[in-house]
Amino acid sequence: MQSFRSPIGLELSQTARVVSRAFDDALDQAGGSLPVWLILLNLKIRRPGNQRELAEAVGVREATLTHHLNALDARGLITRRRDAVNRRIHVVELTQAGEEAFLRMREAALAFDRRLNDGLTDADRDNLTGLLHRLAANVGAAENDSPPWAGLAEPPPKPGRRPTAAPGTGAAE
Amino acid sequence: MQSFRSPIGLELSQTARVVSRAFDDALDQAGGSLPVWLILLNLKIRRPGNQRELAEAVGVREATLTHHLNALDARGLITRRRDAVNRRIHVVELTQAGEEAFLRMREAALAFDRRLNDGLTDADRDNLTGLLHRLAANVGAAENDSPPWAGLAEPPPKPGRRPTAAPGTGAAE
DNA sequence: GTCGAACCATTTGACGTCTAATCATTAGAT
DNA sequence: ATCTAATGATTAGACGTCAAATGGTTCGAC
Repeated sequence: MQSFRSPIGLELSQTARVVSRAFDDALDQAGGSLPVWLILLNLKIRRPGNQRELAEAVGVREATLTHHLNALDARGLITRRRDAVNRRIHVVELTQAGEEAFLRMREAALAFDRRLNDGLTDADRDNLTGLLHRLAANVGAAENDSPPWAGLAEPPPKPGRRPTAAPGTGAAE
Repeated sequence: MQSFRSPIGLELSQTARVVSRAFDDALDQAGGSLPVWLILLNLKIRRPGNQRELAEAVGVREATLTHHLNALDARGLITRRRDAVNRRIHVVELTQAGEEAFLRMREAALAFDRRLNDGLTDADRDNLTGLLHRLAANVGAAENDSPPWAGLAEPPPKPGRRPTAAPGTGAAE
């Protein structure tokens, strides 16, 4: 029962910026950032058929994705080659260095997610998610129906993947 | 009770982006954007002593504020002049055109806030605000203690201000 | 076969944001 | 008085993002 409320959109914006900046700081130690982490993650767990799918999964436009892929290519973390059967498609793949960078970033992302969730119950999370979805729906957003956040967990050294965990940790922009 | 949860930081980020874009679209019709609206709003209701205060209230750095002030100056919505007693300070003031732009943007912002809050109770809003603050606290954010969102309401033609309402409508970045 | 439409990716040009460096002014110390 | 430090604002350079235009490639109709 607070008499004066800040506009909820502003609260959302400010919180998202603060959390996003903290996430970028955390990933910076591992040589990454939010979009870079999401690119590597999506290359690893799903197998995007083309860059359009990858861009959508990451949440950026194709032009922006190309930008990041150029940088990742220059750093030697990915390779791009034309698909033999459909030469319009650029097949993006992680290099060995890319795999290693992915593992480092996963550590940082998981640690951040634990920190962010400190003191929150499952009910709190469901509650928050529900409210956020209602806001998105109120401004006419199409629900992103693809939740590929499964099948990836802690084991960094061996690629033995266990079924359940919370891997893709993200932050706001 | 959903078995697979997207990381809460990612949910926050995506919702904030969607809502923010919708807000910018809404304000674009009135010739504005989120930072421009916040600048005019803060010039109108508080009386920032210097640009540092104004930048902090808007949520951008001083350099970014200068950027926007240049644009607003070029559009004839504000004026800047040196304070006579402390010539380091640029006194920023709304022109007549600036006042009119402020009123147009306020209409758009209030309409957006109504749309965003559709179907939400006061309890929902308090609930959401509380959860957002907990997330911000978990990543070590300093609570922004200045809530100047009061004393500004619907009456666009006459400056007779009523005590209670929700004026400053914001969105995410 | 050829040609137009659709598709995939990149390039171009713009904007908003940030950090770091710079310029001007004021305050404080001596 | 002068000098140094602090303060207020701007500029310079960089990055991430987007929309629109461009270059190749494939598909389908004819």
